[in-house]
Amino acid sequence: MIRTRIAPSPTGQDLHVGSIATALVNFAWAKKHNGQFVVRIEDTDRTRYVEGAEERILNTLELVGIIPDESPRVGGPYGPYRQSDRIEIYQRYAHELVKKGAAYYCTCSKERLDEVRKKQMLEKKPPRYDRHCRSLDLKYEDVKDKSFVVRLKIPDNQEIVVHDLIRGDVKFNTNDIDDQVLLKSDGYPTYHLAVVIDDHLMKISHVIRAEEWLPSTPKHILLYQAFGWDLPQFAHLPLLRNPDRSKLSKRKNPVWASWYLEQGFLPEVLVNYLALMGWSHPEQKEIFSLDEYIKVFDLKDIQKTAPIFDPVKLEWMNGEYVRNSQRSKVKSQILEYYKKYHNKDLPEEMVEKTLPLVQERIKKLADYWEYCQFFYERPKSYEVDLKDKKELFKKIYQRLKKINEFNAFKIGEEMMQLVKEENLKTGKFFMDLRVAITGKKISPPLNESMEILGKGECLERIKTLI
RNA sequence: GCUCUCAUCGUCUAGCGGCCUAGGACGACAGGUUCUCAACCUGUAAAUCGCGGGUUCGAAUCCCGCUGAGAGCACCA
Repeated sequence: MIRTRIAPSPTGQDLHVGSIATALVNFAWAKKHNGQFVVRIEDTDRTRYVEGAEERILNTLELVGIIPDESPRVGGPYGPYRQSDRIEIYQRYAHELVKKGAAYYCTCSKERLDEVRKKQMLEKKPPRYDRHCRSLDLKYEDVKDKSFVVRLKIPDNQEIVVHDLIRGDVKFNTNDIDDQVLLKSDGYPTYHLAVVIDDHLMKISHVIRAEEWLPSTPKHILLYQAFGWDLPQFAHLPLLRNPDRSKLSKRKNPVWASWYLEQGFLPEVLVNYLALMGWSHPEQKEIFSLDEYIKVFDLKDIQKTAPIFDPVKLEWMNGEYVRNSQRSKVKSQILEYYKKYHNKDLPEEMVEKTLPLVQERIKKLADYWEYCQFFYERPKSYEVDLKDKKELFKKIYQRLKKINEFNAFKIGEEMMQLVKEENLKTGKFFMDLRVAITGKKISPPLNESMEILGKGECLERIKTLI
């Protein structure tokens, strides 16, 4: 039985796009093999805990269609799925490890550790715990009233081989590994202890995570061995990068899913695009659904190279989705989007009327407002100065006024006639009219827009310029 | 500093020893269409496959070295 997982930490605003990419692979791999995908919240760092982050992470996953079989929200047979609810489990195992002789209590103060590290740095040695407490063989009775941590006994000069499904065998030497803290002095487990215990207890078959974890995998293997547990399969995914090739970070790029959603990127596009980071469709397709992805996905097709996250192609793809979707679907997406992210209740009929004019122009849903704002409110300012155009607008006003059937065709006919009679430059003329009506140089097709606005409104707008 | 990983157009990638004078997508540029912007169509530029050695009849593809880039080395995950 294949079981995969992602283990996000509620330490940011929302789900990181890199986490979505990882979630996607885990989800696809599990679903492809009729397995389960679980979400576990790793909230053992109380200092970085962000209120509400867990909620948002779970919501976002659901929104993009990555539905967990087990999670803190839906529960499951191996819960609880929030690490802060599992503290006793980790403590029990930590103490057990000490009893077994695989770990030890350490009472070194932060100050002493800092000092040791400083000294090693000066001697140009790698900063490593000096194993001061390792030989002391402290018993629980010795430390229970003090501040203590539990450390793993890392064996000397032993080769650890990580069998990585993507990278092949990767060898490490235990001499390069520090005696890891497993249980912190606040009683919380470190990541290393918690993942190993949870992955084992939750029967995770494939640990698929970002490449940054590869160097800590030997520590985990040592822990599995200390417990006497079977190893899961490991696969380390390429890391998403900033344009400067460093690890994708919030300092240099928007990284939160919520940011992209607020911009009006569609959840399914986020997923489609992220799927293409480090992987490509066997038929070279760019646009495909999550279901199709699951069908054709294979772990062995994942690239080793870390890709740069490029929002330009993401925009193109979003436009592609918007253009090629059913109009009614886009309409409800727009309605929903503006309500959710801009607190705007757009009148459905107006969206329905205007959408045909702009559907093929929209990339992000936020673009709709850029193009269509003038349908909802009169322009407050104009991109081009129209002050010396009063005479022209007077003529336009009169022309428009006498149109009986105020439709796009009629408007065009009248305006062209005016252009001819006055011997005007067509392009310039329509630009002025466009700005007068919409306030902008760029807008949806003018005649159609005017038809939607209606004769009265168009006349009003021009009147203000006369 | 130490350990590990990676290396094809600007970007995402195809490529698993001959089909490659390296293909696709985004982007860029030019043209067509057009009252703007898009969309659409046509076309162009863009990788001496990081460099240097091997192996082989034959290498982007296999091996080694170098270089470059990245990640990790916490009582953070």
